[in-house]
Amino acid sequence: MIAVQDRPNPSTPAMLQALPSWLLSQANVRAHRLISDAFADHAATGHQVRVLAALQEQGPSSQISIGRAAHLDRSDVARVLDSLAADQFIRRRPDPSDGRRKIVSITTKGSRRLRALRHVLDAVQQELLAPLTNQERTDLRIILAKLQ
Amino acid sequence: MIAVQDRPNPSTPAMLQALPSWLLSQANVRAHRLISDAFADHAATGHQVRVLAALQEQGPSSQISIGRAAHLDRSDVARVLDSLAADQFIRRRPDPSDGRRKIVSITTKGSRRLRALRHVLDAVQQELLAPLTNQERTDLRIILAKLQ
DNA sequence: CTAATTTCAGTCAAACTGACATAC
DNA sequence: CGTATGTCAGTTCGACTGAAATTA
Repeated sequence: MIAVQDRPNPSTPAMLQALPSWLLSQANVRAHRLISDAFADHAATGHQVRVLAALQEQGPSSQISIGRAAHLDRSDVARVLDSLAADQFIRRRPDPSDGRRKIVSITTKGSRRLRALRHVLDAVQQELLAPLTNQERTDLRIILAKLQ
Repeated sequence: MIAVQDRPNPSTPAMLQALPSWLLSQANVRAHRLISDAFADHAATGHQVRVLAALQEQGPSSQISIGRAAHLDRSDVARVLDSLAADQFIRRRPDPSDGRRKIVSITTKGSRRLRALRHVLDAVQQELLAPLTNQERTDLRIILAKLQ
């Protein structure tokens, strides 16, 4: 005898399924799981990639500028740079023209690191988008870009 | 004189922009910001809504069943239920037919709470989707559903 | 015995806040 | 003076882990 609702497949509440924000968060959960599984082997985090990518593309930068590019708070930038510096992926030098700033550069080792992680990320994208047609992949890009 | 890359608009690295997972996470960041701003006035969290919605739709349930419906780990279910019980939004009773289980029910007060939070969420969806056409909103739903 | 359910005490990543020292 | 930068300590939310206690 079953007194309470506890039958086989309690499905996701319709109220949640109707919310775009819910669908977004659940798709993001899946993406995040794929990424952190893939990054586990490399002891990497999303923050690290974002900072390395910013440095690679815009060259030596102040921390505040890294934060703007990588969408990170400056306190998080400081923390991530500490971890990246410990592995010599980046270098911090005082800015001679502004005593408040530090000039952060990516090292050769850091560039190699970024390249490796980008390959990991590319593989994850394939897995993530597997259920979609090419048209849907294109649509998804366009729509998500509009939501930023 | 500007010695380092630190000009006006350090834009998001192209490498990140090319990653669907990045676009997904940033869109989700925006959605999450809108929601937590809106929920701040109500001292509510996403976990609470998810549990209340599951209880509302499937009726009295074991905690494990709530976890399946709300996509929550059972440890998180226990924690969220503690907070919901403190405000009498839910009630926990032992299951007479299975000593391991508790039967959780939503209270009248909890149903009112859920209704209020759903209105908040509906308003957030409008704000979130504002940049999209109707066709894009439809496409987004379909595509995100496929990514679950 | 094993398996299922709940609870507890954590970890971890990510986004964020407030305060401080320093330098512009 | 006020503002910008970097640093530090801490919070919050969300996803998750491991272990204990109880009971089926």
